[in-house]
Amino acid sequence: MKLIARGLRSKGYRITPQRKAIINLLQKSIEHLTPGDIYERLKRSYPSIGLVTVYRTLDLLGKNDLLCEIHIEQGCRSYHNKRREGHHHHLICSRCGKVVDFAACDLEKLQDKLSRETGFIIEKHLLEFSGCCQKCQEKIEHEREA
Amino acid sequence: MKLIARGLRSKGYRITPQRKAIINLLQKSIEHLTPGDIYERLKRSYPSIGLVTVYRTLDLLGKNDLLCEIHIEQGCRSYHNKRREGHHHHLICSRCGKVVDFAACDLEKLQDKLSRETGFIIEKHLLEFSGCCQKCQEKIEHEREA
DNA sequence: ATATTTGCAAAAGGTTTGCAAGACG
DNA sequence: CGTCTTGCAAACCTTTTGCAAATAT
Repeated sequence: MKLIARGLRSKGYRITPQRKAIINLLQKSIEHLTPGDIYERLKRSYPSIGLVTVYRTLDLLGKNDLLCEIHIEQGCRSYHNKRREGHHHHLICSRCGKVVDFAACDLEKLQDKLSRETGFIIEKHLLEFSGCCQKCQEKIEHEREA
Repeated sequence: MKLIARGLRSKGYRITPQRKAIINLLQKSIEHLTPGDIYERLKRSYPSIGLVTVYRTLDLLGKNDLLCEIHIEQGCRSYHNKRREGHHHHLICSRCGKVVDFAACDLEKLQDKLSRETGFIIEKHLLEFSGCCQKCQEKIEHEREA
């Protein structure tokens, strides 16, 4: 709390009761929370808080690297042709959206270690690389020259 | 195309021009496409197609493991308190949402290999494990006994 | 004192559902 | 033919925006 508040203040943002409440809730939550979750929970003890404030606070904290974003399945809908059977992952160009498949991921050791240390039964993993593909690199180069 | 159509037919689903068009578009696309993208592109050559059909077809293909889902940043909003500075990842319980941080990811070798083979400049990666945490395993055990 | 922040209302997106008409097999 | 599938319209849910009032510093 102190740390995050300091982080905000140092960048000229104000510490409001709403922001404190949101930060406190995130601090004490074991689970990840959507904006709607946060709003619902805070309303119990803070009925006047607005959902819009929750959205704006999360954006602010996120942009200032003061919280973690979790990728949940719902809501991330983009699709690609399946070109390969079995286990594989994707490398995606963040500029043009090009998708390259790759199979090797070799996360078994890490997965076993995590499972042992946490007691989780691990069912799946999400692994994606993103960056800039060769064509887009060339385009950027040409744009710079022009 | 043939393969996917066969996959659908074998499960008793019908091959319609709309489904063909969606599958064809995905087949020839290098980039990943959202439902909206697909709708926009198909409308040019197939003005009567409906966005609802696109959604339903993608659901159908997805449930039958006939395409790949790509995780994009927008739309996956769930948040968690930042408990650790620097590079780390998350292990998430798909039942209760509990989040555990871990630091080791050791993907540099894989990343270098991919970069070399594809010409991509890789800027970041997304790695998440999910499964069932210890408490939820116990709950499931108790539910079974009851 | 004043620039930031809040909450409301409304707009804007994206996704889902009910239903009658149409089409695949 | 019968059943599955489509497209429309409307409902739904989530997220964003404009603006006046409230508030942190």
